[in-house]
Amino acid sequence: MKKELAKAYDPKGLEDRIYKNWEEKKYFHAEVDETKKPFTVVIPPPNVTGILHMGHAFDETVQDILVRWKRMQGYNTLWQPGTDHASISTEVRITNELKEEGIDKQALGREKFLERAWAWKEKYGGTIVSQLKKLGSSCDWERERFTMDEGCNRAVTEVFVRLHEKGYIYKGSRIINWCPVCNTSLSDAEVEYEEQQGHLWHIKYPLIEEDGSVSTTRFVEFATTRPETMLGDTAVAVHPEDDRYRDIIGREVLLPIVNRRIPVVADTYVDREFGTGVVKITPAHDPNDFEVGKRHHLPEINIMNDDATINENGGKYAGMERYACRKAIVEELDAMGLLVKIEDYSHNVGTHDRCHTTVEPLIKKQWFVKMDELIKPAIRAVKEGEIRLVPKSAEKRYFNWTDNIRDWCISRQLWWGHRIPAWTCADCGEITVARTAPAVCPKCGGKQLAQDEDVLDTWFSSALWPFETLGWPDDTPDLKYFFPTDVLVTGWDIIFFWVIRMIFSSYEQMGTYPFHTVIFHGLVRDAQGRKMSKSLGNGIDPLEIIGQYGADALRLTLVTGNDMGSDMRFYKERVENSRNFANKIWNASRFIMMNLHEDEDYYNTAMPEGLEPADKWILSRFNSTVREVTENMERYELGIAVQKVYDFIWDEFCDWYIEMVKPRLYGENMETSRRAAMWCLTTVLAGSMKLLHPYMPFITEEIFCTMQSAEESIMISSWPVYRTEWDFAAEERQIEAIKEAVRGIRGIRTNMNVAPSKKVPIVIVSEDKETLDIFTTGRLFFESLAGASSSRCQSDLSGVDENAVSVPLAGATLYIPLAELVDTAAETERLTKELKRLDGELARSEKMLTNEKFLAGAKPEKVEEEREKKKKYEQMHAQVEEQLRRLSGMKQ
RNA sequence: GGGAGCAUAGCUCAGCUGGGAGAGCGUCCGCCUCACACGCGGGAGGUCACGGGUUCGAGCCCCGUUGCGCCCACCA
Repeated sequence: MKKELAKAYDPKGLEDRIYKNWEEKKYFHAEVDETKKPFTVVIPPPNVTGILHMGHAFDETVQDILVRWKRMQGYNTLWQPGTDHASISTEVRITNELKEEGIDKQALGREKFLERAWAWKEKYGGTIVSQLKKLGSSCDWERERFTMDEGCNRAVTEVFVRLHEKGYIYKGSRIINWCPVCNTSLSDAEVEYEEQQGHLWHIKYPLIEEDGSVSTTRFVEFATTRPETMLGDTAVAVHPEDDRYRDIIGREVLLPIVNRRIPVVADTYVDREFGTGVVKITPAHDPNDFEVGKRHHLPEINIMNDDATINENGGKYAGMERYACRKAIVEELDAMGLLVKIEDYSHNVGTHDRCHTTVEPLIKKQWFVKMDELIKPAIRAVKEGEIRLVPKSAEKRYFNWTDNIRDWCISRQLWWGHRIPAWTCADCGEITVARTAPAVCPKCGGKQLAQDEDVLDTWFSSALWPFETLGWPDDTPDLKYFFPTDVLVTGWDIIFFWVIRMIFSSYEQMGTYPFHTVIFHGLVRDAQGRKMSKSLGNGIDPLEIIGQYGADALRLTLVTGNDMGSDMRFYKERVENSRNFANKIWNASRFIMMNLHEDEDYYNTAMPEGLEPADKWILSRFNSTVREVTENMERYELGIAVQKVYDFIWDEFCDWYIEMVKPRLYGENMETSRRAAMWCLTTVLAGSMKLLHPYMPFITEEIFCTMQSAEESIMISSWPVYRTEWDFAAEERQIEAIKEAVRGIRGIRTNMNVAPSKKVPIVIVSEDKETLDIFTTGRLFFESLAGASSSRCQSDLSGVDENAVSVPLAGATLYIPLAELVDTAAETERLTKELKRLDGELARSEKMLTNEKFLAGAKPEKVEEEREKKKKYEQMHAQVEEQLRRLSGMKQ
């Protein structure tokens, strides 16, 4: 039965059909199998309510490439999928949805809210998963997990309790970042600094005289960007060695409006150079001031409610919104004559990375994870190379963070998430941390126990992802076999949120690191290099691209033309090129299959007799490609690897080999030759499809399965390996020489404006027997590829038209009798230019070869190579000179 | 303020350990050559940011300058 591909490449339908088949055949599913080595990757779980964006598409593509490649290499691969509950962002979206319905979250209550959230998760949670499938992701969907499912819940509780037992988790009062809109605390990593235009208000407080009266003449002046916080001032500070203020240290100033007397303290935190060298100290509303306050035992006066309105400590400003209060206070100070001036000032303001609300530093009781001990193994892992970061430059960022680690604030004042397993006794106030709700207070026996209202930071559960998804805290066979995982692929943006936390969590709980390699990739940007964002509306929907060009084209685009570590610009023209490539291989395959006779199937058959030089050349080139692609993939240089396949298929296989072989497919009485060519065509095509499969899984599957019947899927076929018996160096040189001659003839034809349909006779002259032999074997190619009507190879100029145009080749000269068409002046110019180029090359070669240091220092093969080059240049130089002589002869 | 990085063809970018400057897109010329016009063939276009240095030899190594974004910290 003759096999055929559809007439035109159309990814629509084809991709869905193939994916469905893969799923049905359970190729993605992995089971423990002690006879095979595992290769495990865990997906960075996308937000459960998210929709697929280019960042995901890139991330998943890279993972899928690695997983598919390893699977073909014979590993028992598991790509563990799942989604993240994404505490804050999910809660914000549900709250907004409620708001639109006129429902207040607080009025609804926790229980109803969570019901709603779960319903939401059920409704939208599948979207991202189905979108990942469109990309071709070979995840083991049977193992899909969710960071808030029952197993993850147990894991989270277990880890919390264990860390608490070891004293790593504590509840403490600290200045934390507070989002007044989301109404929750934030970790440092969730705060994003934005440059904002603001003002610097210069204010003065009157000094208290020795006799206790308020001075009307002496003031301390300072500047602030947040005047409203003065309500909570409990000191002003100066530098201890600042001569300007030495005399007032220890005295008091009057805090206006509030009329509180507050001390002048000396602290080295103050920068003498900045402003007046005086700082107001508000311990409850600034992290630095908090530290100063601790050192000087200053009271901490909290003046703000959780929604950033002023509380009762603000006196008459109580109830006012923070910015309204700022305005009012400035006006009042101005009226009192205490406002010195207002300057424009641009400074960085901390904002919540989810909602971009300006965060308010507040003192709060929160749960923290003590980091100083936990982080040590995470530092060691990278330092000692047990975990390799790709690219290596990621290490700097990594250590920058680990070296300046601060305790991790893990409590969030939200409802959607893992509730903190801590209970407070209503009678004695004792806090009990336990795996299950205690019946009575272990301290006083009280029966009134209330669970902590807060939930944990989303990243607390994702930090356990590599082992909780494999069954931990149970000691499952999966965990034993698939853990530790191998490679983690993720963007730069979550190196601190997630990667480091997985590393120390895994080491602490499992005693081993969660993976041996982390691959960081850049951001996908728009054509102008801007971040894709909803507000700019410049995002490109991967699904739209898939619909238009196919997932294969999208995947190829994402990994080509950029190294992975850096950001990339994404635009449709690049996808079009990928689609064109898909179309190219589709048509090349179609051509090959068209030429297969009934029941002909060369797949995995022994090399037949009668391979010609071109056949050996393409096999040899394919062989090199296999080696180069594999080497680059081992280095995770996916872009370089696939570029090699691309170049090989398009340039060498399609544009040269297929064209070279065509006459042998149609010719009479050359069955042996035809079969040899067909064997090479199918062998190289099948091999190339394998090399390409991790990158373009769908089209390669379709071609592979249509062409041969021995194997049911390319997914589970074996990765090509380099074979020494396919290494044909001599044939490679031979075909390269012929290609050069073909290009030479074509060039002359174009230059001379010879009609493409016009055939011309050619003669190749060389005194070297070996060279002549090479070109003799190329005679047919000159006819089929360069429009030669006939070709002769000979050792002298006998019978060569005096006025023929000539082309210099390596060790030979090619003559075309086109004298009547020659534009002598133009040809002279061309040859003179060529002569000049050769002069330059010769000079360089000469210089190197007479250089003793080069001869002594360089590798022997380099020197030999240079000698060969010089020889070639000398020959060509002589030929061009000869041509010029002939040309000048023609003129006369 | 600290750190790491980037500056290569009109545009977007490759170029691994130093030894003849590349791709895609665009552009120009010629082709509907029986797999493919989503194609084929042939061109044009670069003092590899600037200035020094090391080297027989530097886009690649070292120092400095300029320009551009990034990460971290954050000064009231």
